[in-house]
Amino acid sequence: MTGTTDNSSVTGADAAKRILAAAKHLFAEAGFDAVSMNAIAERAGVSKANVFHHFKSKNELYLAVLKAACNESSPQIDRLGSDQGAFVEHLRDFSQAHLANLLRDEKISRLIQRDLLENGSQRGKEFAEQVFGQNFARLVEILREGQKKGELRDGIDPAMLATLLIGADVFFFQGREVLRHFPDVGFTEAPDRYSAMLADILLHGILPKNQLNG
Amino acid sequence: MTGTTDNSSVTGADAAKRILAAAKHLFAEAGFDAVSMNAIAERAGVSKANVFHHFKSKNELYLAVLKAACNESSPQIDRLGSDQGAFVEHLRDFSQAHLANLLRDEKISRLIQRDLLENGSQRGKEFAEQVFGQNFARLVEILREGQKKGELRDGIDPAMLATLLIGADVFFFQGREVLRHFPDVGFTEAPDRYSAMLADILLHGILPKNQLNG
DNA sequence: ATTAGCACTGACCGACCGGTCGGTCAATAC
DNA sequence: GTATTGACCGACCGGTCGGTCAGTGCTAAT
Repeated sequence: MTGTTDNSSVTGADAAKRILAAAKHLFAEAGFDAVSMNAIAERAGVSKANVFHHFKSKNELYLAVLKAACNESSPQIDRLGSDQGAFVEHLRDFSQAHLANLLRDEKISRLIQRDLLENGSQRGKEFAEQVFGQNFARLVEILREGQKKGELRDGIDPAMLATLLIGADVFFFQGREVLRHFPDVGFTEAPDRYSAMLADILLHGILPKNQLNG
Repeated sequence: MTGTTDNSSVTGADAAKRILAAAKHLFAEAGFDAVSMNAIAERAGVSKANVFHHFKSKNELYLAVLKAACNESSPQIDRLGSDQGAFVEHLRDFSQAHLANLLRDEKISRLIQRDLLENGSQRGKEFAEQVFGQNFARLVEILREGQKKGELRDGIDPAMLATLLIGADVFFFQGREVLRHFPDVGFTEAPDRYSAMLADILLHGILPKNQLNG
């Protein structure tokens, strides 16, 4: 009875969290336009007016979702540049970890990618630049350092390689549903194998051994 | 005065075309939800009711737009498997042509990609599978033939390579706006250079010469 | 001249949108 | 006690949505 100070059992800040969670789920599933504040309120178990009490507008709620979603990921890029040597394996590990990340937080990944695709409205753009760019810049930096140490060919543009690494994963993620239906594609259910094949191609190229002098 | 049979100067089938064009423009620019039938009708210069006269529903109009958009592209993939030999250059050319395609029909590319990302509704999914898959399967087939002729390493999965080829371009397209703002990235304005670097990496790998025995 | 058929329109519908309003209620401050 | 506060709600706002419908004008066959 005495500990009423931190009492937030059913009400209070709990509602805001539930609203945020509901919004995150719905936005990720259907996008900004297709989700109504009514639906969010209903899913959160609160009134629509209460949603507006906690968040000034639908836009602000969306940004809050985006921010919260990104903060709970992306703490594992740094592993790529951890210890010396074994740069090759680090690359493979990074690709695997990155792809696993995309797949684990599937909804959020889709949410962010959807936002990236929308260039018309700045709804969350500068934010996407900020967060995505932060990770991207870190990756480029690590690659450049690896190149200085001679673990990467000199002709390679680190930014290009970073783009390729991330792009391959993102496209795998995006096209997975469609790719799954092609008999030619045998890796949609095995992202690790995909990452391994990607690393193999990046490391050794696609040419046969007897054509290596390009 | 006599040729009244093919008279479609202002009315008739002309309206349907104008509606389709208006819808294509607006959908590509803002997506399905953000475009109203009112806006489409207004841009097409007809009444909203007339839009429903030519297209049963917003969904049907959207599908028609998607179908028309895809039919006017993608006739140049076949060039990749045209003549014998020079497989390497064919690959580079394909990558360039494909990326140029994405950029030229920027709006439509975004439209299709947006649809790909939406997995919840089947709005245009089976269609995306059909068209996109058609091109993809063709690319895989060409790669497989190249592999049989010994122009591609045996360990390479053709479907994987196809995914990587397309994915690299798609991600370049998607992330271009964001990538442009990073000083590290110097190829956002030069897609040809991007394609060339991509081909270089694919052909020769990223390792220095003295580490080629992997 | 009448009829049939078609492209086309303005007026209209119910549903839902994002957002606001007045007001209730429980907890805290004094 | 009373005043204040902030979470919370039902009802409601103006506006827009996708879609419908009765009717108009035009063409062409009868």
